[in-house]
Amino acid sequence: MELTELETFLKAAGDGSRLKILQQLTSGPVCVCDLTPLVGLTQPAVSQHLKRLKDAGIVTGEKRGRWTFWSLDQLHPLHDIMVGLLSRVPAPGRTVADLEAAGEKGCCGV
Amino acid sequence: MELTELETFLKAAGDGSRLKILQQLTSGPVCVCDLTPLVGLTQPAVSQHLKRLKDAGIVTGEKRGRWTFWSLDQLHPLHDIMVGLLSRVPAPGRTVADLEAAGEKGCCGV
DNA sequence: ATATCATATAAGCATTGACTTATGCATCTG
DNA sequence: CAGATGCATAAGTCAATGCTTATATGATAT
Repeated sequence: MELTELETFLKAAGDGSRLKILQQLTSGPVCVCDLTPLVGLTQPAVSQHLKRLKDAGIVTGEKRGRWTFWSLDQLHPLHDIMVGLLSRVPAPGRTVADLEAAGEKGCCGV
Repeated sequence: MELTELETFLKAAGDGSRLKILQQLTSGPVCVCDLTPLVGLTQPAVSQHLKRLKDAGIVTGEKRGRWTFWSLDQLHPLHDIMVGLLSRVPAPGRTVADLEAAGEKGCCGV
């Protein structure tokens, strides 16, 4: 692995909002509209973060109907390390699962 | 470990010049004047990178005479992970050891 | 077909970041 | 002591980043 590749990975992961997104993705695929309330940003902001993560090869997006479901890309050479790092951080206040448990149905109804 | 702490770590490590510095530090303490030719920047630039790394708790500097010797801080909670990441990257073209082997004595004469 | 919904992209703006040169401050050396 | 050396800090510049609002695209629903 080249130094610039490691740099790209670290730069992409080194952002609070993106870390929140990645943390949520460790629980499985999520669509943008479910991530938006989680990170407290507008939808375009979340999409841009996802693009950054995608360009770094950390996540992949699968279009299904109207929605794009984002997941951690398990093929990334540092995937396991990323998951390991995220596991050290306490779960966020409100995960997508929490929102659903509270009756606040996710936008994509999954 | 809090999310912001992880973010600080990733931001500090997510820079090519700083990665080169960290890579060199895995071989032991080095002074600024030896790092400067290695990263190809001016001395103030290197000092500023070191400050950034120090503020993140990744490195420590020990003043000895005229020189400051910088090392990886083994007390950092992510020290081992950092070393693991750096080990994935091929060694730079010219390490401090190489410079010395070529007869180019380090500035601090160590 | 028309409207709606989920998402992506574009443009603009404020902030941060990474450098440079210039300078200050210790510490050694002659 | 005077000068040189190693390093840190200050100030200024330019590019990159993270947001916003506005808009385009494409799929679904009516």
